[in-house]
Amino acid sequence: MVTLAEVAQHAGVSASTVSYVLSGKRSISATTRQRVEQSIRELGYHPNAGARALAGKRSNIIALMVPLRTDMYVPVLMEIAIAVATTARTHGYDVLLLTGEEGPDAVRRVTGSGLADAMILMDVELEDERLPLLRGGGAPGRAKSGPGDDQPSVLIGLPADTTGLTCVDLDWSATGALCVEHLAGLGHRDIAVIGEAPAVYERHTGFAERTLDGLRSRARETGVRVLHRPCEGGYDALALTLARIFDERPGTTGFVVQNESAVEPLLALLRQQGRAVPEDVSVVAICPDQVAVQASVRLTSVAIPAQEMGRRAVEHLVAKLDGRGGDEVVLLAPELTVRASSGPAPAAP
Amino acid sequence: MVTLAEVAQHAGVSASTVSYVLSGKRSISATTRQRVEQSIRELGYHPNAGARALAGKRSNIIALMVPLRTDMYVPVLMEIAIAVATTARTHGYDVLLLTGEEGPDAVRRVTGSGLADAMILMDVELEDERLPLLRGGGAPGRAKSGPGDDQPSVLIGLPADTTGLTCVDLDWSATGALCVEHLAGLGHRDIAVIGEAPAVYERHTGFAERTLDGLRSRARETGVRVLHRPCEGGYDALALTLARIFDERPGTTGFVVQNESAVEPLLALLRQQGRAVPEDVSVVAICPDQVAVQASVRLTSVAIPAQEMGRRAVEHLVAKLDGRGGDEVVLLAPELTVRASSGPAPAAP
DNA sequence: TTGAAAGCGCTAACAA
DNA sequence: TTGTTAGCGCTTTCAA
Repeated sequence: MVTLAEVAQHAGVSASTVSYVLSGKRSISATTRQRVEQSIRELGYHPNAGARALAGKRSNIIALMVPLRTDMYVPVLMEIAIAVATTARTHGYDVLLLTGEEGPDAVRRVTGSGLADAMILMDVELEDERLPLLRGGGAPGRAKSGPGDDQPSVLIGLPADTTGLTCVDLDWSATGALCVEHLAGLGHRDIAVIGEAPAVYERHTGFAERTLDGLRSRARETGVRVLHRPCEGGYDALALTLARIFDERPGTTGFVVQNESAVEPLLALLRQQGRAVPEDVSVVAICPDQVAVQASVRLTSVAIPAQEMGRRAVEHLVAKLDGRGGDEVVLLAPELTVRASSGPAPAAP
Repeated sequence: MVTLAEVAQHAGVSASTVSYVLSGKRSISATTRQRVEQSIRELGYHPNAGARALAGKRSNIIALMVPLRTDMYVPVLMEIAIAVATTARTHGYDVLLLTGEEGPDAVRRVTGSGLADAMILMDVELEDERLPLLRGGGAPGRAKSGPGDDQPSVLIGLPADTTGLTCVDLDWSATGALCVEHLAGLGHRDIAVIGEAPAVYERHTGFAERTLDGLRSRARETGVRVLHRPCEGGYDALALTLARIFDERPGTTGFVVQNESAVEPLLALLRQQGRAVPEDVSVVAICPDQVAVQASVRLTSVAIPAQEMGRRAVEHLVAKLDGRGGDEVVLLAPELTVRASSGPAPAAP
């Protein structure tokens, strides 16, 4: 293994000079810098991560906690994770992958050991046990144990109380509103919402409820009726749900789907029932663009900006670590893309 | 931050005693051990990762390289990654998430900096540029730079030349054979294989070709005809592929699908054409169980054992790090589960 | 613009 | 069974 001392000797300078060439924390004459860089290349030197962390008090590692079982669609999780990893690298950080399994202990372990300088949590629940450990000094009624004791962190998703936390998420409420707006604008008056599995709502995962809120309040404003039905994925579950919807509201002409595994079954069943999309019914999905594009009917959809979420999370975290920027809730504006699954409401019979 | 020295003082012992209590590398009297453990708990001590890595020459971190763009189905990747992370934790290791983006440089960086003790590579290509850096001493024509210089590693997937490498993978060839065997056993004589996108084959990613080999050789043995067609995912592409298949081999009664995004389109199109599954045609999929179960027809399938692959990879790596076990190719035996999509071939007209 | 030297917190000889 | 101590490789004062 090549050490800094060896590089220094090879270049005929002191160790500190090599260190400063690497960190850029003091000015170095062009000639020494070149000699040092030359030696680094020749010897194939890589600074030792442990020694760096020990002496520099920063590991240059960001911990990313991904949930084991989740309400999110797996490809979205993966895309976020990858965006986190690549963005982190552009800022000189590596990413440590933690699973939700360890729970709050993982937070303590990572914080206490200095393994990571900061952490990103995905799929936070409304009342998450890990949050007390992460809240900044702003939270009332909590004594800070000391400066530097709390781990800078960013959540992807919104808990119930965001005091003293930084969060990045899609603006789900605006997303819901946008879907209704689109359908209402096309003249639809009876809209059905096919949602996530009931368990998702019961667990009070924020995004599902927020979407619904947005959906309903815009529905009120536009004078549209909304019928919401949670739904497990798959054909059988959807067949039942769909039957109940048309039973209760035969005049339904618009669908909003927020459940990737219900998308294809919905299209298939509508087809089977002889309801043409978008002539008879319109469908708007809340899903990654890839799903919208690959469906049997190209779907009008609001995209889930996975990459953007990962990127923004890292950027906020890096800003915190650099002493810039503090707690903040970042809501990404939803964007609706019109494709082939939505059109004017059919004239009333 | 609590240090080992503080714990030692609090417990009234020396630093080394605390260290040995933690590592268990020498015998400690029950009473001192208890006092130390008590102090550790009271003070909330966590050993500093950097210092440990520096002094102990091991970071207790395993690097996991996941591909950016991949031929694998994303949920499978994710499942493997999570299995790697959880298994690693049970062995006292954390996982560093690297993306394929950096390529061989990431290997050098991690090796050189001592950031990780070992690495796991997913989705290796047949001729992968990272492999030369990972091959053990066994490879002829390559001088080892020195002992301990090569990173212990495990690949998930098989490259063309496995000399000096440890690999874990599903036995794709046996998987292909198993599919044919099942269909042949049911009396099918004309089988079509709907494969991955052409790009996958062109890139010579091992698994696709191996599956085909297994498929074909067993077909020869059982006197079955096999027609292979690569296929992009989605409805349009599949519609074309399917038309060409029935055009060329009107008597086709069995399908093997190795492409998650072709599964549902295939079922929909067959239905649309009035071909009943499994009465008129049988379908066997190579996909995760979840996909097989959630499809509109519960699919007879060979599972992709994602968790098992992740777990085994870590276990082999840990064995290597502990000086046990060397290079080895581990092929997991495929298992076929019969569900509702396969049945006896229809009597010839 | 550069060098010398004191740690960072831990592990592992070496001693007792 | 326990303590003492010399580093591990780097960062960062302090001095020149």
